[in-house]
Amino acid sequence: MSEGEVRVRVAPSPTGDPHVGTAYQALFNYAFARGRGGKFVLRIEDTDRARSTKQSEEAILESLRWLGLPWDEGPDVGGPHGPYRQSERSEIYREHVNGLLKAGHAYRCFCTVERLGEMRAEQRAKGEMLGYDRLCRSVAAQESQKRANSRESFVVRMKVPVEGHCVIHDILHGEVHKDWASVDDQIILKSDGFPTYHLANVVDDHLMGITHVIRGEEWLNSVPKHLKLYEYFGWTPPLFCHLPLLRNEDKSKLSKRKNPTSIHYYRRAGYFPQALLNFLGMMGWLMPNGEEKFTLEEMCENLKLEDISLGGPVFDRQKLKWLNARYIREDYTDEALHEELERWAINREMNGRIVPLAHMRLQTLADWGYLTAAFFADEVPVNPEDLLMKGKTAEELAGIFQMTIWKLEELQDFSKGFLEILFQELAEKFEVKLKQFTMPYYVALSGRKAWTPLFDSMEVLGSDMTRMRLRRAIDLLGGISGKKLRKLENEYSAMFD
RNA sequence: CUCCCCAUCGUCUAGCCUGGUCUAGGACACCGCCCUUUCACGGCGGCGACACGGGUUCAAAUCCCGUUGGGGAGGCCA
Repeated sequence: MSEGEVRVRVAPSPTGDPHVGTAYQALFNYAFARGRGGKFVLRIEDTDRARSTKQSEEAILESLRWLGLPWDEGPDVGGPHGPYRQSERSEIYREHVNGLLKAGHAYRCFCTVERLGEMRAEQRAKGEMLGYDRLCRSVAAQESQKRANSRESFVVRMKVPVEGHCVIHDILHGEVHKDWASVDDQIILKSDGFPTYHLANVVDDHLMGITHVIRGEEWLNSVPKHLKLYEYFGWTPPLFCHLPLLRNEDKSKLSKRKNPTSIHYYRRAGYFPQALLNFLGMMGWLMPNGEEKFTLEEMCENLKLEDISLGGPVFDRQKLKWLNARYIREDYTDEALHEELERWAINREMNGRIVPLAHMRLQTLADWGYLTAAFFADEVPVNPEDLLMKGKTAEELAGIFQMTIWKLEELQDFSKGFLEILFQELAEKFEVKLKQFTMPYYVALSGRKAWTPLFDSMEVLGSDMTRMRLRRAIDLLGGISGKKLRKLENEYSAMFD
């Protein structure tokens, strides 16, 4: 690593679907690194052992590859600062935590989750600041050691100043001031021995020689903790640049409830990676010449972090669609588009999956187009009046669809067999015969009352497209209010836990 | 509730740093007209914003303060 070389990273957490927000962060990091002749590192932050999955990690890597954002160092390609998967760096974190413990910059906390919960409830009731009350700070070193030796469960917290003032320098936000009193003693090592984000991120960014931390604004509040850790370790912190958060139509942080957020969805829905990238690049930034259609290369050449605007951009799918259309019109001959369609879905492989489902349902070959159209579509036209389940109101059906989506999100293997088992379970729970239960799903997923067999078809459609269409069906049924949603979540956990 | 961030058309944004050239420019969406066997594309036009209130100044979208609004964070999630 030569002096002055730019090194940036994207550090996704492999929990769930590959998120467009990850792509957004990756894009700006990548473009900045490329434009400055630097290196772009991919690091997997899988310290949450309960939620991280290998499957999700693979999906993220695959999605970034599809988008055309290759990394110079990462878990798959290796590099001089590996391993690039945090779950494989436990030893490194443990050493650093021990160093902090020894130097008195951190301490063991033996408080139970129950006590912490009560404490928070009390603070909330009193309208106080929410945060750890530092009870265990006063546990003497000897006693702390003794309790740890006797295998009492503990976490490690960093010491944060009780008073004073912290100044953050951010490339986009300038100076940000924060009182230490508004920051509590953050847990840096969990009781399972894994570090939390704060510790792992600081240690890794330093060890991996990261020069610029470009990430979402949601992290701005925790920079003081990070700075304090850099100070404790005696390291020079990197430069920080906090990007605005992508937003839903109602300006809240982009979420899968209100928008398709999975990169897989956009791929399945027939968007070009270069168009999606271009669109994300347009969120908060514009080419100096004002041109809205630009290549990744052009973005790399022209991106200046200081030019990014701070207002949270709404992810407007309509404009994405328009942009994608420009790519189709301007960058493809008929011949090239034909090839692109084949690459997408109009191919032997796809037909091979559908033919067995359609076979007995075709009276003539010409029935094919109408019968299978839903497999080659983004949204399908649904008549809300056809969205009915015997014995259930529209509102109840919306709730059932929502719980189905949650179940599908948990499904490890989106294939016919598992789907069948799942739907049998659902039908039973809601006390509806399977046949009656599945009926509205045909409508929601295909726009038709009669279609190819449901579970096979869902498998072909894929998890993301299936969930998107169910979500749209919920909207068609009148949507689910926030209050109703919370109630639903409770019912859901009561029903399935 | 506490802290932090943000604030130009419905949306993405230009302009703001270096006040005057801004009766605020472009794009998406919407509406109308033209092109056209339909639609789409394309062309032309329309609708449409400096959140509000104070300052500073000869002059403020641009600088300062306050208010309001929005967002984020406050997890043994990241």
